[in-house]
Amino acid sequence: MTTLAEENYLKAILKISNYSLDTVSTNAIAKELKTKASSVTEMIKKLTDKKLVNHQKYKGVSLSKSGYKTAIDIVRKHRLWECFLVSKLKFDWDEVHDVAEQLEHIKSSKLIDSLDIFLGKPKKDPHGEPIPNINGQFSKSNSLLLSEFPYDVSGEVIGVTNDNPSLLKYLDSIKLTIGSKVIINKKIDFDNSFEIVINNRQSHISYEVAKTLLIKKL
Amino acid sequence: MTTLAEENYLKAILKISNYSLDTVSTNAIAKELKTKASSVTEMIKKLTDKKLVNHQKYKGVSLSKSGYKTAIDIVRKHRLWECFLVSKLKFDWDEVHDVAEQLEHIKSSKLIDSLDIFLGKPKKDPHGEPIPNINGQFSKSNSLLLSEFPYDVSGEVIGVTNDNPSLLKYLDSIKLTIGSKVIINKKIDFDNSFEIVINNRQSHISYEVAKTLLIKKL
DNA sequence: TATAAATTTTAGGTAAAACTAAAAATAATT
DNA sequence: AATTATTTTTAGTTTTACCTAAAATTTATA
Repeated sequence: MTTLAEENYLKAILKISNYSLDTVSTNAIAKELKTKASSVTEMIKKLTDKKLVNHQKYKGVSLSKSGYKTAIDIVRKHRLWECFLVSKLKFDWDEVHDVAEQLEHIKSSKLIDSLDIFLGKPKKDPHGEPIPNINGQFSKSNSLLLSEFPYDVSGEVIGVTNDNPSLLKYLDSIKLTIGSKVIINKKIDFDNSFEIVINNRQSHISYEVAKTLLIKKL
Repeated sequence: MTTLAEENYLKAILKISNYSLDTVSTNAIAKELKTKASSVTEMIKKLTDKKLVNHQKYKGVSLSKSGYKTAIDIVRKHRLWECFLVSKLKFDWDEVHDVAEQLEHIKSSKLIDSLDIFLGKPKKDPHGEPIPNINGQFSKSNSLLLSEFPYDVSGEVIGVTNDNPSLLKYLDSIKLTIGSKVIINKKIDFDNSFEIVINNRQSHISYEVAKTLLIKKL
């Protein structure tokens, strides 16, 4: 049985590895979970003991087969609950994340499979992300909102989900346009804004703006 | 903000006090939560610091006004989720408890109030228990299933929810009939059965039987 | 390639929530 | 009322998941 903390680590590794079995660094996990590298090292030990990840000292971690399945199941739960909140409880699509973050840890396969059927086995969540099926299979998405993008991963702007002229003029002025290369360095908790690198130049954008940008991992 | 452990203590106190502000004993809480009296004492300290309970050394605890509201809100969540599981996800009424036990700790007032509306503001859960409304008000129930009854509390049998003749013959044989006085001493985890006192005589019944009996608190 | 910089790990500590064992207070019984 | 029994609290440990500071390793740079 996995603990809440363990599940959050598995989820972070899955996200940073771009939903693969690729190796990720201790530091990247620490940044993603807003914790310290030393804490990550300790948790990695526990996950290694449970055979959920593979790890060689100083060389980074990768998900094992069972760690991958566990992480995908959490993503499945997260996205199905988001669907429920939007389609049944009339939440706006930008209000669902924090609640789904809690609901994704509820342990009951009967619950999630019944919910899946109740919702009509949706293929995408309210943000357009694919929902893994009961066997963990899903169509790879090639885009994420910048506001949901992992830390320290190179991405390319592939779209803007809002055509407000003042927004587009602003994006132009900071050279954040289709094809730009972006990396998130840091999130400022106070206002949810982001420190980012746009084509190798340090910059800063608000949460509202980050939410409108579709990014493809490079 | 209350932790999961704190919420479970508040819920236990509410249950033992029969949904009142009455004082309950450290030992009763320990038994209800299957923990040790010393653990209870420590947690009571934390709850006292947070002004969720009132406590005088060696004299028992009672819920404060805010502790009572917090506990009632958890009951509201528990019962609404049970309704959801049965009416929307087609769970049987005896499959819902463990999942609702997890869901009741999800923190989002928007979530629970939307769920309430989605379900049509039900007044009773699948077991017939009243559901507190958004202000914490509810019609007092005067019965509980013996299987849900708190430990070490005197109750009186007021009904049997199953008229299987072999069951009724059996109940007669162990003198467990309408009007009998019962107290639960212990639950045996292995088979969920109960050690109980029937009219001051020690006895033992299975979970299946305990589930059929409606008990009124004395 | 030697040195500096960055990353990762180890070592030692803290807080929450449980535990056991023993002490203190209250309740029950002779 | 004195003794015994029960209940409750205190004191000292354990586990999980975090922390800081320092050591070890790897990567980058001069």
